[in-house]
Amino acid sequence: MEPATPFSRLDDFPRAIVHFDGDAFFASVEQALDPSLKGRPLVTGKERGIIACASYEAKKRGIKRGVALWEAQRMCPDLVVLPSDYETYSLYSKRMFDIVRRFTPMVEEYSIDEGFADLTGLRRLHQGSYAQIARAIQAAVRDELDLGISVGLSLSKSLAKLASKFRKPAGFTPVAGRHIHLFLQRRALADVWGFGPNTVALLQKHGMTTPYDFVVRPQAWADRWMGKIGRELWSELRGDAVYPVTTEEKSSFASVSKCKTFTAPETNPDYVYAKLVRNVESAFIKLRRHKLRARVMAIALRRQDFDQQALGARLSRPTSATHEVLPLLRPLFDAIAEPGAEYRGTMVLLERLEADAGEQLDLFEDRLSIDAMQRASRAIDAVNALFGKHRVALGTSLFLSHHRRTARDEAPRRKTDLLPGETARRRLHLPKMLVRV
DNA sequence: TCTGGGGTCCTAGGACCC
DNA sequence: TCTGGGGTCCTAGGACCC
Repeated sequence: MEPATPFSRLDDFPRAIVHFDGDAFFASVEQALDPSLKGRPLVTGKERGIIACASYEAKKRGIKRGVALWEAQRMCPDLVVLPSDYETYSLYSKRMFDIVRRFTPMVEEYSIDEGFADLTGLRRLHQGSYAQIARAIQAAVRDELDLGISVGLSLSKSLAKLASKFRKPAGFTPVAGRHIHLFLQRRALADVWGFGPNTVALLQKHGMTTPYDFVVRPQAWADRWMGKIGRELWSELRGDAVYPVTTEEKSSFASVSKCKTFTAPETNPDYVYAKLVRNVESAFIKLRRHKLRARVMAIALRRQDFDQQALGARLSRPTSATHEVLPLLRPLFDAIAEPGAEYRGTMVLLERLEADAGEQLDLFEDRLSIDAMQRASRAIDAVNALFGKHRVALGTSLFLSHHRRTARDEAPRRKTDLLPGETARRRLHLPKMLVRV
């Protein structure tokens, strides 16, 4: 018979799951690389003008992720501002995971700066309690990389993640089986991994204020109101692990997207279109970098009022060559662009990705021109890698460098490429039409 | 707080096929 | 022509996460 509450466990850690989370990871790597930056308010994200990561010194001054750079500098005039250097952060990330893997092979790389480890059954090997092993991992990362991580130790991934958030930075929070109920009573609903704003609102409407309130309901309640996720989190939060620590790395992308917000809202369709072309180029560069090709491309225009029109197309053949989808772009754009509307950004989504291995060509397709296009794409990537992104760009987007917000080049509408009745939709997945490229 | 650029997974309903 | 039943795939949207 199932216990009425999860709080009658004989063993404190029937499973020992650790969640570790780099403290202000990007900023901390910068400070580890240049010790003169230690103790100073520092942010990364210079390249975008938005804070990507703020050091704890900067956080104390009220600077958070997502804040505009100018605003942060106003709040903190002595702020150190650096561009985000993802390659270096990835290197540190790899070192961090390698250190954890010295303690257990069961390590999951959840993101660049956080992960899970399963320590179950390793007490004898390491001659210590689970808490001691977890602390040893934390100390090793600190000593070898000069990086702080916060660590949670508990019976499931959800509990471990909730625990690592409890004390930061450089915190360590073990939550044993017999303490789960106390811990859950002190956490907010929104702290739970998987409880977003909508779920929190739902739970509050039913009178709950803490994860404890959720966990003492019958599981059938969670199932009825929240479906699969509800069922799973209900178990996880009671200490019954349902999410395994998975060691295999995520193989590939399911989709690749690029969005770009304009510096100022724009009404000139030629400007918007040029931005879109540039966006498409970026998306395909990324696609080629990962040796993938796409079967579906969708574009979206974001309006000033946050409304968004999108339209997608299925390509007649999966491709990684920007040139191949270009003839599609104008009709897609014309189908959703509204004259006079104020736009604040464009978006491109590439879906149905597959490995870009050998070409499987249609008998009737022009092999030579396809090869030429692909060689051209690769050559452009190489030049851009040497001299900077978009140094070599498609003619259409050159509009950006020359006639900013001037010309009115009315391209003929090619509605014929769209299926009858095709209309713009709100979201991005819309491969309703079939277009030959 | 209305911020920004990437992503993933789940689900209900429809299309289509025996 | 009507009448079912059942399975699978796809789509569009919702919700969340870092």
